[in-house]
Amino acid sequence: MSVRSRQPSGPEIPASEEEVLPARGQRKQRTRDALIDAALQLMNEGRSFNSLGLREITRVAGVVPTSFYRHFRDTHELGLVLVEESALTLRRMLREARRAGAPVKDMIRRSVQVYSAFVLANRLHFLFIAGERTGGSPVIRGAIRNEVDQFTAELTQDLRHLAIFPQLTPDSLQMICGLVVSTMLNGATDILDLPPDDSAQPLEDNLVHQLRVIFLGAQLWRDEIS
Amino acid sequence: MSVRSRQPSGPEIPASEEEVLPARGQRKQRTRDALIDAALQLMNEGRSFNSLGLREITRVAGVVPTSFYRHFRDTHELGLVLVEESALTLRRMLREARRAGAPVKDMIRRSVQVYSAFVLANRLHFLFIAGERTGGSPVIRGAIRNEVDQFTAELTQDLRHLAIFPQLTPDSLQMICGLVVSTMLNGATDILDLPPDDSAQPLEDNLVHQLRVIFLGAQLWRDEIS
DNA sequence: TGTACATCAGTGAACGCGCGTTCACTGATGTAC
DNA sequence: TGTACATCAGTGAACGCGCGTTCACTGATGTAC
Repeated sequence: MSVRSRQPSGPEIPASEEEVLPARGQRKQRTRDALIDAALQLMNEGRSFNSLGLREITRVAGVVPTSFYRHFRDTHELGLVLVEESALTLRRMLREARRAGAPVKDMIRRSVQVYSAFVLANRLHFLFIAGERTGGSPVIRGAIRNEVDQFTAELTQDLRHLAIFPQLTPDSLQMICGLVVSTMLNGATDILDLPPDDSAQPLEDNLVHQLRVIFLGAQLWRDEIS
Repeated sequence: MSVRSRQPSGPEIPASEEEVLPARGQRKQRTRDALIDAALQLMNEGRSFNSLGLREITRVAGVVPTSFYRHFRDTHELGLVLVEESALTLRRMLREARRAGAPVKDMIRRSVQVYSAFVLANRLHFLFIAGERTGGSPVIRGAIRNEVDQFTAELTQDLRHLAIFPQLTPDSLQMICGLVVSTMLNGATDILDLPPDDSAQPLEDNLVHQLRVIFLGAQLWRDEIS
């Protein structure tokens, strides 16, 4: 379930994915995961990453404060790891969407449904990205921006290969994908802010409509009018 | 220059706007302003509001920590005042845009230019809104969301009266205005993140293009396809 | 107008607390022979 | 296989520090008479 069950590159023949690390390494990894999860957990309670304390994180993780330093130089470094990890989730989403293929008919609605489910299933990572994308410390914000830009570039490539907007120049397609991505991230924020028992349906509908407007506009776009 | 030079409602005949308050009230107001400015100033250095300390704010404001309590119950309350104040700036922008009239030709480009200048001239308020809109504490985030929703509703009214999209239902127009507003707030974040000497021109161009795509799509939008 | 009193914005000392970080340690796990 | 040593994740005490908040105060400003 966690992206963190992956093993570091090494010369061993990977066995059951739990046996790959020596016992000590395994337990270290588990503590490290506990620290990362503790930070995400605290953010899930409405806190911003910036405001988390080292002692607070270790307390939730169930280890002694000094133990933190065996894994990260400081909380800032943990933040950058969270960026990487969340970016992996983004890329995973794109990969799955790619695998699902492109039934052009009703593509937007299907994509939004998949997206909404993905956001909810990976709540903590999206909470982190959506929350720190604008509010976090400059360095973390910059790191997130890089990842989102990369994500946008990948989406642009995908859309180019699908040839849905054959008349668009690469630059225009990129501009439009930027609009799509920021609209979807905005939608993620809204979905995550929902009270637990509310249906996401109205928000999904709204997101579908907004994306349809964008795609309608993109079909009409001609670069000479820019 | 500051929105805070306004006076409280009272029975007095307003004089030069500085004479309205008795001397003591004037000085209290000035300290209050200094506290608010100190918080904004600290955020301008890359901090998120959440992470600001009471003592830190009073230090920058040049008063003793305990003085803070003469003006706000806690930093949280100051945050809500900042929301109000920033919302006033948003409304002021809309009012000025309205006053400037609507030369339909090249309306988007002109609006973006005005907007960009407004963002830079009110850097601190936009920094606050853009940064805390997603990253802040739940209460402040909710307050900002309310103000932005209200702003969107006003923009919707304006666009309805301009009758640019006569075929759109009120709901559809609102949906599109939501898209426009979130795109513009995203643009504000980008503009504010620019290194001091960079030109905002490329970002303005990008924003113009994105809004054109949206408006193109809005012109094609028919509600039966929703 | 002058005087005596009330108001209250800002002061400064003091408090208890949790913070991040250091350090020497322990003891289970890993390695060499 | 067995033994002796090395590694190192996690521990626990200790530190100095800045935090938010309380309290009694001061002295300029405002008000009543």
